[in-house]
Amino acid sequence: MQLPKTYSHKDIETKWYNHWMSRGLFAPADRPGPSFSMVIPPPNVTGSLHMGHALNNTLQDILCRYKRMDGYRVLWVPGTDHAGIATQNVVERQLAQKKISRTALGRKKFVETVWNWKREAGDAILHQLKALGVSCDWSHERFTMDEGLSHAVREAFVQLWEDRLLYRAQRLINWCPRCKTALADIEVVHEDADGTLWHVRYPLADNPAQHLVVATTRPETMLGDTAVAVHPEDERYQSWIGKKIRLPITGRIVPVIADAYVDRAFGSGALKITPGHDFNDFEIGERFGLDKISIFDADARIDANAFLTRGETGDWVARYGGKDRFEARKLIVGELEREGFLEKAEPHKLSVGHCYRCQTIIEPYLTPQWFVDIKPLAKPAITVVQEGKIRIIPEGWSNSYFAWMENIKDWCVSRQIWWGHQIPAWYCVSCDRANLIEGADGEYRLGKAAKPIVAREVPSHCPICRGRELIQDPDVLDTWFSSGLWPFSTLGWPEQTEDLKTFYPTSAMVTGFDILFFWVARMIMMGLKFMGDVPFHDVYIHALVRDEQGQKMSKSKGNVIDPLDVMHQYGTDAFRFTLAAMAAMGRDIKLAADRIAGYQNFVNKLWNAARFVQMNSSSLNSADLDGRNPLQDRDLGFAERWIRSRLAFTIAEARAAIDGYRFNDYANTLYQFTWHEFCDWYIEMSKLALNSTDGVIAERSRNLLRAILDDILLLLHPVMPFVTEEIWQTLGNQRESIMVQPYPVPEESWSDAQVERQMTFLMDTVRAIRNLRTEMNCPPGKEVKVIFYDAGEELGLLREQEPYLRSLARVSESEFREGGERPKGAATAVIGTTEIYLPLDDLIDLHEERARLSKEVGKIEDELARVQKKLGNADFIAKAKTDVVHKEREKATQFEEKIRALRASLDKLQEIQAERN
RNA sequence: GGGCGGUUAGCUCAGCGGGAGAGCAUCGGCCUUACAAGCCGGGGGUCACAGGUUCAAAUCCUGUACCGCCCACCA
Repeated sequence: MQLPKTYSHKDIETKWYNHWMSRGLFAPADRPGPSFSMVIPPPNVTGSLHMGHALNNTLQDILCRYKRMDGYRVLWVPGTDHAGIATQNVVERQLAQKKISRTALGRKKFVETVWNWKREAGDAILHQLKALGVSCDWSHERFTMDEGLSHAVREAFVQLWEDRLLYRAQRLINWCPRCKTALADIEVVHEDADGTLWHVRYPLADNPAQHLVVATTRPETMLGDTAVAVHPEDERYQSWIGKKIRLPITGRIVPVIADAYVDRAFGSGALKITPGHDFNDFEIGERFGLDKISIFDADARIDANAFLTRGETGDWVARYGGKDRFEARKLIVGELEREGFLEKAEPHKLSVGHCYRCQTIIEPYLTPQWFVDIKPLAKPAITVVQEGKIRIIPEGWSNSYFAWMENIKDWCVSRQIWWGHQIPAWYCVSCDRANLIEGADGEYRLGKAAKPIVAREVPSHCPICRGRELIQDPDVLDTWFSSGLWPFSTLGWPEQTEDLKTFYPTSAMVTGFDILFFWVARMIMMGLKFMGDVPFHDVYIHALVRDEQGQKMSKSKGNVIDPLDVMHQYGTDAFRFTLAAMAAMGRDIKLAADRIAGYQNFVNKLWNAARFVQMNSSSLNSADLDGRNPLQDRDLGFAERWIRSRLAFTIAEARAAIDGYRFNDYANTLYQFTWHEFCDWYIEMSKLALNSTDGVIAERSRNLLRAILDDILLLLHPVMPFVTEEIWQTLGNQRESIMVQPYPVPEESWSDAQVERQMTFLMDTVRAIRNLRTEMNCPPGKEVKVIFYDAGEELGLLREQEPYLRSLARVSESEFREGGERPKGAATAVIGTTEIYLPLDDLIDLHEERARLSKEVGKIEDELARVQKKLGNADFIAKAKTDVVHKEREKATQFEEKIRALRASLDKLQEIQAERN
């Protein structure tokens, strides 16, 4: 079959993807061999493919396809994450459009709705991944909430509980008043904001004429103040310590305490203490046994109930009850000002925590939650990275990893949402009656002292009172709890499956730095804990994809580039190649459209090279060679030996680059070889041999063209799977697929340093002649005569390769002289020791050529001066490596020689000009 | 407040101790029978700045400026 004149990616991509699927080529090969495994960072079921996914999965696919071709049994496990809060929010928004609230629906119906939605729309992203060409084994697809993984989650939870690494406690946690759930510390995004620092007068209880001034950015929380703190050594306040303050508004009497935490230099040096709504104040409260008043309800509105139950009945309770925290702030500042308690207000920069899922400002909130005692898990997780059992690439990220792990705080894993793994803990209704509070939504809330019964399956009765009425903890687990188990839960854990034995630990984890702590760190801790081994050997951390200006892509900025659009417009191969080429380590990717267009041209170039090869080997199949590899031929021509040598180099480079996760080097090496060596030079040179009357020479060239192209296709396949398959198949290779062909291996005997040197010289010569022609305005069609002077062996080489000079530089006639009189009036260039003359007589513009030569001489003189300065430096001669000195000396000689030759030519031109005048 | 990364050709970026590179853009010439999505040739950079180490610095060290991330409980 003939390759069409132009490549159209549109029809081809789906065709081959289906082909690979139907042949089951993504599954691990059914034969012995080393294994290579990866688990996909599971995208959120809510998600649609964005640039981050595209980059992430392209890189993983490159690794998998490479390893698969290279003889490994490759398993790449795909799947999705239930993404608790994110998904719940999406479905809630959809319901809201239909004017249905989650609470009105009830938990059971709501969770059903999410499942239905997940089944309908949740796989969209997987289809988009398929469009990207990923070679995941879809028969291994998993979802974090499918049965097996839910089993794994329960098992992990129970084991942690049994090992006393899990506990339930009332603590100040980060609360999102919109999602109405607790969040882990890392789920809070801190952002700088312009706020106000209010200085508020706190009068002494028994002498209202005297007051302290406290500074606060959150005056509304003074409703929950239970102390005022000063520094124990602060001379200004020695007499105040131990006295009582009567708080404005509430009139609550609170003590003045002394704690070294207080910064004397800040504000007035007195700090209001709100243990119920500030993490630092909480700590101080613990130290001093202060009351912790929770002044807000779950919506972060002032909770009048909280005061009433404390017996505080002032009218302020009614006035502020039910007010939103920001409204309350305004009202309270107003009241303070009216009542003369506000000393001043000044602008103040502060950092405000936001919910990573909905951007709502976080409220520190006192609630009972489940925590993982993380330090015992973190310790071995630090060790494995220190000892190199896990390599983090690029290495710089390990610093962040260590810093985070060493200062890690207990992990709050309970979430007050409905979509997720419900915590496998139950409470006995009769034993724990005092702790069961029925909420407005019909859900129980559990008091801080409730006694959980943690079990793998629903317990039949209470182990204490044998009561049969048990209720399950309403909370669900942090999404990242189940993703932390992903590398082994997807392989069947806790069952000891074949997959688990064969593919755990996985080989590599490819991910973005944004989830290094969220996910990677947790997987390492969980893997070590439950599997007793690292979850992966390498962690490759890639950059973030940004827009052309370097801005993070976001919907609100409207600068999002949809990968599907890009794939549609430029083709998936061009897109993948772009991502790989730009994935230099440790640097963000600014994606520019014209860059993708540039690589689309590369796809086109490859296509046309293939067409050329096909046209010249129409009857040739790989099979026709009887298994003989043309690259092994002992008797090859000059150009063949050269391109084969370059191929060997390229294969070695490609392998080294991909083995070292240097995807950009991988792409660029292949680009350079394919375009600028194979197409620019070898194909052009092959035309000579193809037209040869000697049938042996022509066939040898045909075979080699084909062999090199085949290897290019194989080398490029991991990054450009579609076009390489299309060409491979159309050229009549075996029908299975290029994706299961062996990846090229370079042979030492192919490398030929001498031929490469000779070719470099020949290329320089050709370029010099082309350059002279252009400079002299010699039309491309016009053939020229060239005279070469050289005393050394280069002359022989040029004589031998003269046909190439004819075809590549349009030289009609050449003379080779070892010395003697140089031609009069010729354009001149010098390559090494070889002088090149183009006697252009009528064509030559003497003036122009003299100007050109003078400029050239000037340039070389500058270079020579620099080299001579170096050589004149005794220290350089003494201290620099000998080969460096040697090189410099050679350069000097060459420059001198070149200058001499060019000057001579210049003189001749002058003579002619003199004659003419 | 700590930590990390960046600053190289008009743009997007490689290079990270020994002659400044690529792609795109630009200029000039080519419809040369694979490719005008192409071919051939050219121009363009005191490698942010200031010190230092070294025979030698875009490359290593220190500092400065600007940009961008991450972490952190100074109200």
